[in-house]
Amino acid sequence: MEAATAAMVWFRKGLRVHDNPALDAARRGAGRLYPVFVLDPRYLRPDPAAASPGSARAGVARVRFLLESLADLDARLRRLGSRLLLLRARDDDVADAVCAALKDWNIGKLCFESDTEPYALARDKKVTDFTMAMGIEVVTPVGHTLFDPADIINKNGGRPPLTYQSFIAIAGEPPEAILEEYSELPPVGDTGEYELLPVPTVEELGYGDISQEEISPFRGGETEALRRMKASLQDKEWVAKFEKPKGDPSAFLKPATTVLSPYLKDVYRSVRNYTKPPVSLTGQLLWRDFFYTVSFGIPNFDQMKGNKICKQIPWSENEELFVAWRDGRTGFPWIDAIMIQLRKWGWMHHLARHSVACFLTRGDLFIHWEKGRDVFERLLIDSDWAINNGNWLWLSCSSFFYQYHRIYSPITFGKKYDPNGNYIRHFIPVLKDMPREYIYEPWTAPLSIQKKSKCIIGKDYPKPVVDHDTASKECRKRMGEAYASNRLDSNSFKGKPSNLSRRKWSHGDHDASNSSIAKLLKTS
DNA sequence: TGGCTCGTTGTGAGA
DNA sequence: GTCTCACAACGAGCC
Repeated sequence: MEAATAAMVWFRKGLRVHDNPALDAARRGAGRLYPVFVLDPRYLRPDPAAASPGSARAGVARVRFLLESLADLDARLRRLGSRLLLLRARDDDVADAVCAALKDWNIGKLCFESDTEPYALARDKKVTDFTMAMGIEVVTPVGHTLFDPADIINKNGGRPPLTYQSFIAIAGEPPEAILEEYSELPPVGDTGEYELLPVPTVEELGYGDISQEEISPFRGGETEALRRMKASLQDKEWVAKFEKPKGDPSAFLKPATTVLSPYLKDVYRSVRNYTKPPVSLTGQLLWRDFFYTVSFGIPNFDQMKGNKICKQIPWSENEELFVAWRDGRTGFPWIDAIMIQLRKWGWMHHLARHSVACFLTRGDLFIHWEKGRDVFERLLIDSDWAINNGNWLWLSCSSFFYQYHRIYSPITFGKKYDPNGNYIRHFIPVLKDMPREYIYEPWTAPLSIQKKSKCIIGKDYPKPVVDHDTASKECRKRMGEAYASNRLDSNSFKGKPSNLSRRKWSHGDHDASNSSIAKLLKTS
């Protein structure tokens, strides 16, 4: 059976060679191996109308990170006597390109890493429908997460655990990593008429004019990921003492976390136990799995409406405030510096993410978490659907976390770590000469100081878009009201008198949507 | 069913 | 610098 010896490994998220169950399954028994990645123009095509340099779906830092990861994957495959076969999506449809290649190359076995995102599930179903019809064997091992989300949900009686602790209790020990090393892969088979693309650079994709921009110091790829992990783990004391909440969010020259998250698509299973979850390094990996599991088990996880674990909150619509936040023009230097770091580097510290997410939603602007989620998703080099949505639900107090009176201060939170404001001075050069006592609140500087610092507030740098004390108090009040409404609605769901909840819902235009949520809850 | 515990990472005041 | 407390009080999981 000639066909049965031709196998394809289809790379999507796990752009790595080591500890890759899909690659391992594909190489075993294969006479010829086709390692494939499909370029999706929707992620790569420059969009001049986008809010910042990049495509419609990915900022340029994220595009660059992907391309570097692909180049490294190709290089590592070549060292094993193989290579990466880079295909272009047909009419923007990745699944079609895979199906066509399977047929044209007479592939007998297809292996790819299981992916639980809704987009991926739909894409992969299209491919597996095809392989079923064609009689092609398919293997889809779990490789992106430590656990299989479906397994955890089954163990928990069909529902995902909704707290981290209950997740840990159910999950147990993660499976062992694949430790087997191999020095060669089966040769690549004949690819016929196919146009195999070299890995393009961002410049070749048409992003040439941004070469003057400050770029992310984080290079993509498994080689860099392994180097970074090795360097981090070599410092045993650092690992043993690692406590996530104690990291310094303003440390940008030498970040306080591992910065492994962007590479987790390439590497992670070799990290074994050191200290205790939830703040330890392994604890961080389990958080990933926690959000993956919930996101797989809860319909409409990535939106407020129709999401039964999400508080229904009447967020404000205010495009002007949203754009100021997105573009780093809120007038709060700490917030703006973080958003500028995000746009340029595609990465910022975990607690910096907390600060800006809280500010946008329940802390100051009362704008919908889905708006912020979209910005992060497009710009982050460690962009990840399940984790990004999970954290926005968390930070906006829509799910998982409900202490809405705990609000990060856009002034004092950063000051605690970086009283001189070095982080601000780096990312917002116009403030670089502002004296230390005004760097977090430049609008309070006397005009003479502003002139001396060559930064007039309201002209060279914006005035604050809100007064934090007033805005945060108002936000607390509105959160309290929204929670009360949600409580009343869930009481009526439990069969208690519903006339109260009717009355409570009657403010504004949220009556209809909240009623439909109530219906949805009733049917589930 | 209802009561209890506990939860990765808030702030500001005061000792 | 480090600690404790009030602030005002949530909900999932568990017994």
